Amino acid sequence: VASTLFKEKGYSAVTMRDIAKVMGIKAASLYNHIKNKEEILTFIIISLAEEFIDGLEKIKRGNDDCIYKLKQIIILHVDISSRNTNGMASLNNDWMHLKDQLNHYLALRMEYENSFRNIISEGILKNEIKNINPDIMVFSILSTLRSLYLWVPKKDDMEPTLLAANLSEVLLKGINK
Amino acid sequence: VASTLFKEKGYSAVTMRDIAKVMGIKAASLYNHIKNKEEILTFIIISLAEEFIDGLEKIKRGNDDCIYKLKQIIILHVDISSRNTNGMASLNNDWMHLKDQLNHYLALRMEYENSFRNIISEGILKNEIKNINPDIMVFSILSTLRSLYLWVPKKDDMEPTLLAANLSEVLLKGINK
DNA sequence: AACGTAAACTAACAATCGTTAGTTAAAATT
DNA sequence: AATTTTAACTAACGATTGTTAGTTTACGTT
Repeated sequence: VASTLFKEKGYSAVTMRDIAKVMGIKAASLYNHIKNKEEILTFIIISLAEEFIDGLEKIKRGNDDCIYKLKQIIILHVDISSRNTNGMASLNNDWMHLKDQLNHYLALRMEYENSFRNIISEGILKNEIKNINPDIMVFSILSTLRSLYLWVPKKDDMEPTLLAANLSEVLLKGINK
Repeated sequence: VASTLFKEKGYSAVTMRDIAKVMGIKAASLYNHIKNKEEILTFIIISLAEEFIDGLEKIKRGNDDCIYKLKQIIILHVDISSRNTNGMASLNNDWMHLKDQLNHYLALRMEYENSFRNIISEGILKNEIKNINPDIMVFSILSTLRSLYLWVPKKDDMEPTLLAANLSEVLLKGINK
């Protein structure tokens, strides 16, 4: 319930009373289950961040070429985003309201982006990928993948497998005929 | 000042006292200049949204091929985002907190996305663009362009012209060699 | 020099915020 | 059947929220 409301209005605009009302209980009752509001946000964000880290770790270990690794990353994002459209909103937009775990989150994010960039850079060295500033390619692809949570719910008739395939085509080979 | 803080913490988490403190005045003094908090957000968002609409309108009127129009759209986003990195955060993340002008904003956004999709669809018909679901291409490109506000400040040494050129290459022709 | 206005100030308001304390009813365990 | 635990409740707290009222200060215009 919390992640649904966080997606609609953002963490700061959602009150404990809002969450409780949707659940059909009083706000005070929430504290039988959680320590405080921040704990809800922390759980949503950190568990998703770790899911991404774990997924990327497996992809890195594989002995595949870089283009194939990127395709697997795209599948990873489509998969996690499809199963967590609400939580992904907090991961993208509300991480700055973390307190205890803010540094942990920032470390995970930096680790993820560095691994992503390394795959691109390796692809350039191996002549699989164009020799353009890797930061631009990381930014471009990751921006699209990070926005999936907004888009997947509007296309829930589209199979995740097909979406990932189409996205791979567009992101890796472009739209120009 | 407001848009800077809105970018850092989001509209809801920024108080009138926060804004006033950075300005070196008291919160009550703000009301000599503005009607209320919402008016600040409305101004930031609507003026930016209209700048995008106007820019796209000019591009549509041109008698160019679709690929060239898309390149102009990329330049438009790089330009506006570079000059308004703070305001773009509100446009992307805080529009749901509009009240009076919420419907106006939603209408502008739908108009923009429809025009964007029409350019893509026309490109498919003219055989300039691959025959893939246009929604996916619109989503993919627009997601990257909408995230520029996060990325441009980190690369303020990079010239907007060069950034737009590199982005065009990546978004239109892909990264695969 | 007198006046009018723009823009700051202090003080306070009603509403709402996250959260705690203490209590009660139901459910699970002994 | 007795007891412990889980999870709801009411009531309230201190802090903070956006905003208003009334006042003071500085400055440009007459």
